[in-house]
Amino acid sequence: MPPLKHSIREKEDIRTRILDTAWQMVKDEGWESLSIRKIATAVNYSIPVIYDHFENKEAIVFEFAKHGFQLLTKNIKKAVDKKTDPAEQLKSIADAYWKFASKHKEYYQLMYGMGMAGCEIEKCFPERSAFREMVMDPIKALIAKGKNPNDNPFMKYFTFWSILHGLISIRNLDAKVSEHVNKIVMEDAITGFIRNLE
Amino acid sequence: MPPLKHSIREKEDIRTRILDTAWQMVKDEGWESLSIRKIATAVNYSIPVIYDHFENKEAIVFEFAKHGFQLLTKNIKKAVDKKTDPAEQLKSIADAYWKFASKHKEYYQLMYGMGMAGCEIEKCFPERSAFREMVMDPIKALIAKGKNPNDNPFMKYFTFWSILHGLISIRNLDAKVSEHVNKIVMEDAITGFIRNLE
DNA sequence: ACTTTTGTGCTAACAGCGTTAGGTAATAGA
DNA sequence: TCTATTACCTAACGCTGTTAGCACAAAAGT
Repeated sequence: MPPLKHSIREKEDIRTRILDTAWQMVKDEGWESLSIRKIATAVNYSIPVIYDHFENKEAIVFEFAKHGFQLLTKNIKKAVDKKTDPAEQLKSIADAYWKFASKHKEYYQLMYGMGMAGCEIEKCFPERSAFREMVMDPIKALIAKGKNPNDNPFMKYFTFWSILHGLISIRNLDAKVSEHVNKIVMEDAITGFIRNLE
Repeated sequence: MPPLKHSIREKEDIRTRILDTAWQMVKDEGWESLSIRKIATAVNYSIPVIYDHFENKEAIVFEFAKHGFQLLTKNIKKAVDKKTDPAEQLKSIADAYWKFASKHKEYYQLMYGMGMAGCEIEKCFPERSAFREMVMDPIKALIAKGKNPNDNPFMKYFTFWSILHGLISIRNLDAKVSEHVNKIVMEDAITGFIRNLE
């Protein structure tokens, strides 16, 4: 049995294996049934070994939240860069946000649905500021060109985000609403939002 | 010690005491820390007694969800009845919905934030249909009078609700946004929504 | 070569959870 | 008086997250 000192490589390997295994479990059975004990069994170690790599369960979950915000940010960035016209950029952002929430339901649920408890948000997830900036930039541009130059960009950003989040979380709540209808409603709402800015 | 047969009155008294106690615990410490064991201790009974009155923990929680939907429905009804003009009715509804979510955060979190698990929604909470009807009626009226008579009322209802829910749940997420700002944004968004209908 | 330290991983436990099986004691009806 | 019913409890099962403490092998120090 191997008390050969682990190289940094090997230590990180275990860490990665823990995260990969946990993520698989989340995708298979949802967040609710994720447990340290099951992870330990799955990676073939005893429970305390998990605690050598993560302070507690929340730290594991937090790691996934970070991944989620990074992925979302990356997608939004790509969406913005695809267009130059601010109105088009907003539509593109909405589209990317919607796609992200549809494709990565587990991430979305974690990021915005589960408290992410003690972490009062902005400090531990700098990506959220990046997101805000990426959305606010085209909004500011539209306000500047539009006929209501006194509109508050932050409030408009807040509205924009709320529309998206509301649609998505109600879709995930109400099985009755199909993905397709949801998308149409989203596009309609965003179009209206943009029209009100111009 | 009292194996005097309980009257129906007395049985219901215990049930009520369980619910009252549990509700107090939720308001004091949140849903997370609500536990059958603590309820039992608080009402001065052993654990199995709780199970004489409720099938399981979910049944207790479900009871609160019912209360929540009933209260919301009552408030919305009152809000509609206060006005006759459909546009005014919609504003009034939005206001009542927003007030409900602010005043009864625990209810709102339970009703729309926590899975309410197996219960795929409409069947066990008929109030949700009532809510939908109360919102859709003025929307239909506006569409009929407006210049887009082909607008789909259900989709518009869905949009209306999403805006409200999005604003509320993001406010509860992001401590940075004040109640006041939130309300302003809400009114702005709803005004825009109504304008698009007319 | 011998001891000591370090590192690795384990077993076993604590405290909490929801839930249930099974028992005790007192009253009500025969 | 004997039995059935009622009210209620203790104790357990199996599941959580978390931690104390031990065993043992490799490496380092002497």
